Amino acid sequence: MLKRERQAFILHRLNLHNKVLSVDLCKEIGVSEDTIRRDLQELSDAGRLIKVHGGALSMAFSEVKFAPLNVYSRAHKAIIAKKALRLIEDGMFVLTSGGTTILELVRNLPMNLRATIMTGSVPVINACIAYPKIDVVVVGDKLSNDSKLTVGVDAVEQISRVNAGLCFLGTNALDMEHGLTDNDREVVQVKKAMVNASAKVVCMTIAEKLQTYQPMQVCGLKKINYLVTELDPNDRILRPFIDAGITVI
Amino acid sequence: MLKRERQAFILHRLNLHNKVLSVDLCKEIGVSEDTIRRDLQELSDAGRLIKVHGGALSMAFSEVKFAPLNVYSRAHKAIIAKKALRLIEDGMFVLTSGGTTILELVRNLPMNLRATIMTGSVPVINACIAYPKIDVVVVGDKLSNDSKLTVGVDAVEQISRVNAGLCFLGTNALDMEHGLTDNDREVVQVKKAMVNASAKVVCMTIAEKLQTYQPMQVCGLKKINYLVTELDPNDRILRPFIDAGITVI
DNA sequence: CAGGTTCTTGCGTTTTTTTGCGGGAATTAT
DNA sequence: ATAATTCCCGCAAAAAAACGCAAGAACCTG
Repeated sequence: MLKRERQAFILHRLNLHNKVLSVDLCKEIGVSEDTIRRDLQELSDAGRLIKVHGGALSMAFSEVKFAPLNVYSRAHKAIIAKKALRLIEDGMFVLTSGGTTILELVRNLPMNLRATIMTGSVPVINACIAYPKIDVVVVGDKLSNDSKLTVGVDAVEQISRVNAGLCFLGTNALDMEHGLTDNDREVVQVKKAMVNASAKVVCMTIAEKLQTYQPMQVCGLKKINYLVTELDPNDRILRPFIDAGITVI
Repeated sequence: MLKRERQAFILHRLNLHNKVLSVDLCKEIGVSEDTIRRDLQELSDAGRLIKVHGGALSMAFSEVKFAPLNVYSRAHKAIIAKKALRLIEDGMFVLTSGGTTILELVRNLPMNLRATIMTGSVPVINACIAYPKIDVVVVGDKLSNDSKLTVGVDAVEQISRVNAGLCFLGTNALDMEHGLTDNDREVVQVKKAMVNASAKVVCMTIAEKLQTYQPMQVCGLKKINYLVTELDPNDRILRPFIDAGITVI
């Protein structure tokens, strides 16, 4: 097998699997590891792949999954935020959990919106301060270091005393069987309280979290009124949720 | 699984759920905990995540950027803060109001101090988040736009339920006749509650505000245990307060 | 075609990287 | 306070990479 052929083969392999191991290649092609290594080196120099210890990764892999920690999901979240905004009416009392998706929502609020936002999320509170016509109600209790969210019985009690029109929940995982699930016990308690205190519940999530689940349940699918993702509402991934009676935006 | 792959997987997981446990990861990927820990360390060094005991947190979450606002007589307040620090003992439960002097105090806390800080001031909460060993308890209620402090009956009620060892009050005005006074009705209610809920009360103020007064009284001089100013404790301006039984620092 | 040059490849050796493990320190939970 | 985790450090083994070298193939050139 010619050198050129070999390298073409490697690239082809990479396109298929996004990853190759030098060991596999040298067995498969029947040349020494050094040769493979030299090939990978050359291809890497030419910018056709990313050489790593043990093999190589495709360019696409590195670009998508490594570089844009911010851009990647951030753009999606901005789309979600803009869609969700339509649900907020003037003068509404809104409950929100924490999370980056919710934060994006708050950052996209129209400046002239009048509303009361009740939340225990410190980043959300910070973001709300910028809006002159938004009344902020802080949920007080112990601040969870992990989630920057107040949690505890006091928080639950305060939430249970209100009647909110809308509740925006940042979503950790959502699937048909387990409903809305999360991994932090205390956060789950707070979210549960929020669901119970609200007339309508809105789940906001990037599509990637759909059909995944976490150890603890916040609520079943029945309690969820709206689902907002970055996808087109007609996307087939969303079909099961529509069938379950959720309004998908 | 290649190292790079693993790290990409971790970051991806972090993007989705904002938090990962090393224990979960090592089970899921099938490598030792040390390896995961080393991965987390590397990613942390590269600034891609925040490493914490037991796992890691997503970056996007902690982007709490506070502007270095121009504080009036900041230098003086820093002096006051450093003096006041001496009053905080390890493991203490501390109540604080808001204000730039208090904020300066919090920013000067030693990194290894273990304490619980209860406050309704949003800037103080933001500052506290930086300290890993500080437990933050948020006082919840309506957020006053002016003072970035939670106020209201709920706030007062929550405060009245605790027994703090120390209470730091930012001072608006202090004089012999009227005691500690302020100009915001709702803030006064909260401060009153704090005074009543604490074993010792510390007033922190720049000397400029001494011997001035405001319309509403928080408490009389008798309730104040410590007075911290930027002046030397022997300064004659402070004499009347010492004579009134206050410990001047 | 002879001779020289360049390219390619594999081999042995040395270096680097990666990984798991043990034990003690530090931290957290009970 | 005590127990259980988690972390950190150094070590060692295994795997992979880098390096130099040399044999052979291909290629050019007069």
